[in-house]
Amino acid sequence: MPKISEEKRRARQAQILEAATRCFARDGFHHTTMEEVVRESGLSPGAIYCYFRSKQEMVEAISAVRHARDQALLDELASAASLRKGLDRLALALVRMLEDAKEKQRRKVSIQFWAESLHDARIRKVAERGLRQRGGLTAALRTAQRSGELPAGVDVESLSRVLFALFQGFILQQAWEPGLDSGAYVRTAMALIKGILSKAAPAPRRKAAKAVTGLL
Amino acid sequence: MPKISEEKRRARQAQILEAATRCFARDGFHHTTMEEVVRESGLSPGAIYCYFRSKQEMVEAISAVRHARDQALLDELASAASLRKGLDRLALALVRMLEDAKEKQRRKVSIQFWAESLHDARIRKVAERGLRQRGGLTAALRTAQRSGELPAGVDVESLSRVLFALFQGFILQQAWEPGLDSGAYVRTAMALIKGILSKAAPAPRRKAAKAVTGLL
Amino acid sequence: MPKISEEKRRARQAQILEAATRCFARDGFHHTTMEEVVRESGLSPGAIYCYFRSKQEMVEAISAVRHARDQALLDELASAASLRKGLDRLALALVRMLEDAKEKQRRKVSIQFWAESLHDARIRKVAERGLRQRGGLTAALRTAQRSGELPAGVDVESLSRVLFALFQGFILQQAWEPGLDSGAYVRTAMALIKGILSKAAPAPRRKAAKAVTGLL
Amino acid sequence: MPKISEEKRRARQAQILEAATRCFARDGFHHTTMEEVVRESGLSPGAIYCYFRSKQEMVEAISAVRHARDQALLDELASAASLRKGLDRLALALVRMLEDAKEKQRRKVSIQFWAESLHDARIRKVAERGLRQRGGLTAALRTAQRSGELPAGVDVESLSRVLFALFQGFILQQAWEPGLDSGAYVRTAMALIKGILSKAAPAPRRKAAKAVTGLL
DNA sequence: TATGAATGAGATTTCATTCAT
DNA sequence: TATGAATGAAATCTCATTCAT
Repeated sequence: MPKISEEKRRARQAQILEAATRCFARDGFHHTTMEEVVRESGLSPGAIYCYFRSKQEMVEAISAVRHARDQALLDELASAASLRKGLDRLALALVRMLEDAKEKQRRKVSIQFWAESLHDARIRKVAERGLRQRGGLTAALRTAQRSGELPAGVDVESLSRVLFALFQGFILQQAWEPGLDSGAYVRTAMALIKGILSKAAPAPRRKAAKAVTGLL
Repeated sequence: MPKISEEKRRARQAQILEAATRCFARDGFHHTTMEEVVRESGLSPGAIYCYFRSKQEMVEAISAVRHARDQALLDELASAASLRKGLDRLALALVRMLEDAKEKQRRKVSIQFWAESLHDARIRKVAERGLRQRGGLTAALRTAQRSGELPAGVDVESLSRVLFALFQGFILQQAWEPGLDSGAYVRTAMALIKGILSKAAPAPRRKAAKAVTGLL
Repeated sequence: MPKISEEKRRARQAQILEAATRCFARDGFHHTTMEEVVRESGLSPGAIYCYFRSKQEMVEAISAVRHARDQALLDELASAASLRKGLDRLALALVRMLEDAKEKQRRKVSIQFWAESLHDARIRKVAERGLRQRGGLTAALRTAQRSGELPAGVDVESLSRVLFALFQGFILQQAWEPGLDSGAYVRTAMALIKGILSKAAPAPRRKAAKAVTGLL
Repeated sequence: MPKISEEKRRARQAQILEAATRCFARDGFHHTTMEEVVRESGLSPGAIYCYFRSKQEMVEAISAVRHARDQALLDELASAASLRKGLDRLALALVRMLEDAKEKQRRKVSIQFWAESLHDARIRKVAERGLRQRGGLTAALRTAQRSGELPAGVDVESLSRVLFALFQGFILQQAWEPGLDSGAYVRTAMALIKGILSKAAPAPRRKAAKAVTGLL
C-alpha cells in the first residue's frame, strides 16, 4: 500500500508545524508568507495544503501545541504533596525549560498568540482553555488554605492570578532579554510567594497532605 | 501656500491616531486595513498620507504613545517618600486606570506591541525604552535597600522584574477577562511585595526619603 | 471634487464589461483569466476590483446584459398589431441583428451562459427571467388564438417553446457557422409558422387587433 | 507484463467516463476537479491517468460519446420510407429518449459541449462532425423534394437548419425545465413541419422511397 | 497496472500607496 | 492640503498532473 502510514503522516505534519513555528518565531506570523513556510519546510505549497486547509488552520494548530506545552508545565507540578513542594517543582521546571534554546524561541510564538487571541475567535478559544486551567490552580490554593498552609485571609482567586502573572511577565521579559538571569528571577518570585505562606507549616496530617496533592 | 497651522496639524494627527487605535484595539493592526482607518477617521487615504508616510510609521507613533502612558503610570509614583508609600500610590493609580473603559481597550493595543516588538526593529526600539525604564526602578529599589526598607538579601534586579511581571501579567489577564476584580488583584500583589519588605521600616531619614524619590 | 462622475463611473464599468466580453467570446470565460481582462481593458487588477467584487460578479453582470439584449429583441416586437405582423418584425430584427459583427461575437457569450446556468445558481436566476419572458409570449399567442388568428387546436404553450427553439437553435448554428444564410433561415422558419396560422386571417376588428398588440 | 485484458480496459474506461459524465452534468466540467472524478469513479488519480492522458482527453472522449448518441438518434430514423414516416419515427424516438432520466442528465453535458466547442479546437472538431451530419439531412430533404413530398419552393438547406434548431432548442429548454411536456412539444413541432409538406403525398414509388431512406 | 502523496505553475484577490485633479 | 480612483506587487490557495512505491 503506498498509502502513507499514520506515523509518517504525523511526522510530515510535525515537519510543517516546526518549520512554521521557526518562521513565526523569527518574523511573526503576519509577516510570514506561506512561501516562507514552504521554503523552511522543504516541501511544496500543495503538500502543506494536504495537511492544513489554510494558513489560519496551521496557525491554530500551532496555537494548540503552544498552549498544550504551557499546560504541561503547570500540570507537571500537580503531583506535589504540598504547596511549598509544588512551588519548588515549578521553579525547577521553569529553569529547566529555559535551558532549551528552541523552547525559548517558541515562547515568542506564544506571545504572538496572546495578541492574536484578542481579536481572533478561534485562537481565543484555544487561549480560553488556558484560562480554565487557572481555575484548577485556584482550587488547589483553596485546598492549601483549608489545610492551613495558606493563611485564611488570602484571596485565592487573586493569588492564582498573581502566580499566572509572574509566569506570563517572565515569558515576556525573557523574550525581550534572552540573557536575563532566570534563576534569580525564579528565586525572587518564589521568595515572594513563600513570604505569604503560613509561617509555621501545619503538621501535614495524612489527610491534609493528600488534599494538597495535585495542587499547583 | 495652504499650510495649516501647527495646532490644526496636531489635531488632525491625533484624530488619525485615535481612529487607528480604535481599529487596532478592535481588530488588531494586521487585520486593520488603511481603508478601515480611513473610514474610522472620516478622512481620505491621501489625507492620512499627508501626516504619516506609511502605515508602519503610524503604528510606530501609536506605539510611542502607548509606551509613554505606561511610563507615566510608573513615573507618577516616582515622587513617593518611601517604597511602601510608592507601592500604595502605584496600586491606586492602577485601579484608577482600570475604570477608564477606553484605556482598557487601548491596553489591547499594547499587547499587540509586545508581540510586534519581537520581530519589528522599529517597534522594538520603542519597547526598549520601556526596558531601560526598569533600570530606573532597579536603582530605586537599591536605594530602598540601602535605606533599610528592603532587606539586604533581596536581588533588586529580579525584584524589579517581578514587579514588572505583575503589571504585565495583569494587563494581559484583564484583556482576556475584562470583568476581573482588579482591586483584589492589586491588593494581593501588594501584600506579596510588602511581605518581603523589612518588618520594621527604618526611620525614613530625609536623605533616604529623597533617594527613594522617583522610585517605582 | 476629484470624485468621479456617475457618467465616468458607468463608462469605466462598460469599458471593463466590454473588454471581458471580448475575452469571453474569444476564449470562454473559464479560460479567461483576470489578467487577460486586465490586459484587454487597459486597466489594472485593482481597478477592476473597484467595480466588481469578484470575477463571478463580473460574469453575472455580463450575463444580465446579455439577457437584457435577448429580451429587447423580443420586446421590440411586442407592439405589432397582429401575430402575422409581429412575426414579420421579429424576422426583420433578427436579420438586422446579424449584420452587427460585434453582436455576433457576443452571441457566443450567451451560449456559454446557457451552459453555465445549468449549475450556477446565480447565472440560472438571470436565465430564469428569460424563461418567464416566454410566459408573455404564450399569453400573446393565446390572445391571437381567441382572435381567430391562430387555430383553436394549437397548443400555445408548445408553440411558444417552438418559437424559442427556432431562435435558440439559430443562435447556436450561427455561432458555429458565422457565414450561414440567415435570411434564408428566417424566411423558412417564418414560412413554417405561418403555415399553421388560420388560412383566412380574421377580420382584425379593432378590439382583437388591440388585444394582439404587445404580442410576440 | 500486468497488461489487463482489452475487455477489462474498456470496462474501466467506461467506468471513468460515466463517473465523469455524472460529475460534469452535476457541476459542469470546469467546476469538476479530477479529485471529484476520482471520488465518483472509486478509482485513484493515477488509475485515471492510465486511461486518459489528461482531463482534456477525457472531456473529448465524452464529447465523442455524446455526439455519437445525437447522431444515433437521427440515424435511427434514416430507414424511413418517406419524410412523413421519418418524422413520425423521429418524434417517437425523441419522446422515448426523454423517459430516460439518466439521458436527461447527460443532455446537460451536451449543452456544455456546445459552449466549449466555440473556443476549444478539439471539441469543435467533434462538434463539426455533427454539422456534417446535417449535410446528410439536407441531401435527404432534397431527395424528398425531387420525389414531390416537399414542395419545390422550400429551401432544403434552411429547412434542415430549422429541424436542427427545433431539436437543439428543445434540448436546452428541457435542461432548464425538466418537467416540460415533451409530447406536446414534439406534436406541435411535427405539425409545423408537416404544414409545409406537399398536401397530397406523392405515390411513393420504389425509387423515391429508397432515396428518402437515411433521411432525417 | 494501481496508488495517492506530493508537485508547482498559475489563478484570484488584497491592500498599502500614489498622483492627477 | 485634500481627494479617491487607480496602481501593481505580493499573498493565499487550487488543482491537473507526476512518480516512487
